[in-house]
Amino acid sequence: MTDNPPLPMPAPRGRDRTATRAAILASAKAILAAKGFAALGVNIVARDAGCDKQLVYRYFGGLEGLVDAIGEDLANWVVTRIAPPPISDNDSYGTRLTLLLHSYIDGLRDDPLMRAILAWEVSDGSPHVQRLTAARSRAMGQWMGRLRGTLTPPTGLDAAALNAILIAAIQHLVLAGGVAGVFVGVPLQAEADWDRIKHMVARIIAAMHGDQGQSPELA
Amino acid sequence: MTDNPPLPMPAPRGRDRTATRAAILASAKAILAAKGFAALGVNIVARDAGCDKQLVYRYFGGLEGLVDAIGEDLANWVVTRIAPPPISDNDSYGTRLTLLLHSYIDGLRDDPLMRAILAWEVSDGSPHVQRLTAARSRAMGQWMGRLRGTLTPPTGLDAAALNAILIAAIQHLVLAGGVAGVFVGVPLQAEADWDRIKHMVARIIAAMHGDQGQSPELA
DNA sequence: GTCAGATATCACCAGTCGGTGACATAAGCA
DNA sequence: TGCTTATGTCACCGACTGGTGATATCTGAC
Repeated sequence: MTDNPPLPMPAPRGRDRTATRAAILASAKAILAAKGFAALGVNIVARDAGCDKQLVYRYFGGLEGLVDAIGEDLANWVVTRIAPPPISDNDSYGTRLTLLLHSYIDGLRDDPLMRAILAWEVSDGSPHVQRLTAARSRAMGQWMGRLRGTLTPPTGLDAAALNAILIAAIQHLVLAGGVAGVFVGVPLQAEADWDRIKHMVARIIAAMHGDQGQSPELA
Repeated sequence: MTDNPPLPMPAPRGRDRTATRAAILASAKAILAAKGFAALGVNIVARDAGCDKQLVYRYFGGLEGLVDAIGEDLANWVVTRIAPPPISDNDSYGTRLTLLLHSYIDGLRDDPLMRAILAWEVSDGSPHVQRLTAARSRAMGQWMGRLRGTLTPPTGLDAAALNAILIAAIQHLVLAGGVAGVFVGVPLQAEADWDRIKHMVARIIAAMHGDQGQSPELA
């Protein structure tokens, strides 16, 4: 939680605004990741950070500002947590999209904070959650931008709708897998379970993208 | 919420256990649908039902029993809310699956109670929510059973994984559409927005099941 | 030294929550 | 009539929440 590893100074440890602020923010993210958005509150965050809750109001302006601060941190999340797929110039658009979504599955699976935020997004429409959603969506859009711009999707295909479906499916499956470990009878725990999902995602993309020119009878 | 429009009888209305029980259950479902699972509680339900919260404990054994009672009611939901797709004996498996999922989209879209339960499922892993999930899943499985058994999916296709992906996508898109009205840039409000999603679902199913000749106009 | 301002802590508020025991009132039966 | 039982009501508890004003304590500049 609290991280001040190199502190050789004999200073009495307290009275450090930036350190306290960082500790509060870290506690907020840890609680959100561990207990979920329902448990996130001023009192519990201050308690976990080991400081008075008054400081939460002073440094963040209450829960709203705290959530906004988490949203700002989120901009770095995608680039740090989701490993960039190994892109090759020879890759087709479909191949790149497949790598991208497979990386997204892996990234979401081992990031409880991101899962908590996703669950929050679909459960609450309050303004600060909307801002959080906007921040997350923006970060993800930038990451996705690596794909777009280099290659263009095949014409005659509603790529936006297909992407929305695949991303929505991934997010929902990761959420359901984390909570129940299963979804409509399909297990979602072992690595093999997710390989099964990844394989199907790849097949869908291949069918919708790759075989566009090769198998026109599909269209 | 509370419904007693025709009150001609001079009788004092109270002292009716089954009526009170029904009023409490109705209030619980209404609150869950309107305010979400975070707002569902003994106090607010009793207040809305116009009775003392003690009765909630007496008749349902607290919130857990109340949620379980909602789960039991859920068994009827699917058959009453989701219109059965117009199945024809000439339909292919893919065509039937498409009709089924399109009906599922429509059914979820205009049922706030079901959306609230879906959001609850992915946000909370507590035991009573798991029981609720089990009840909902069981009801949905029966409904899906109309498809299975009559026709068999093509061999060489992981139909379970494909169904999981499509159902997960639909549920997530409906949730996101209800909360934010948009998902990764794709609007999800107007009927045309959902036709776009439906069309893409149909294309995916057609491509994966290989029955391109069935729905030529969809391509 | 002294003093201003930043930092942190304490004490308290009103409100809600889930939960429970005691009490009132009605209906049905002897 | 009285008695039992079911139904409904009231008052209260401890714990927690978000929020705020007053106060203590430390730091750094003068």
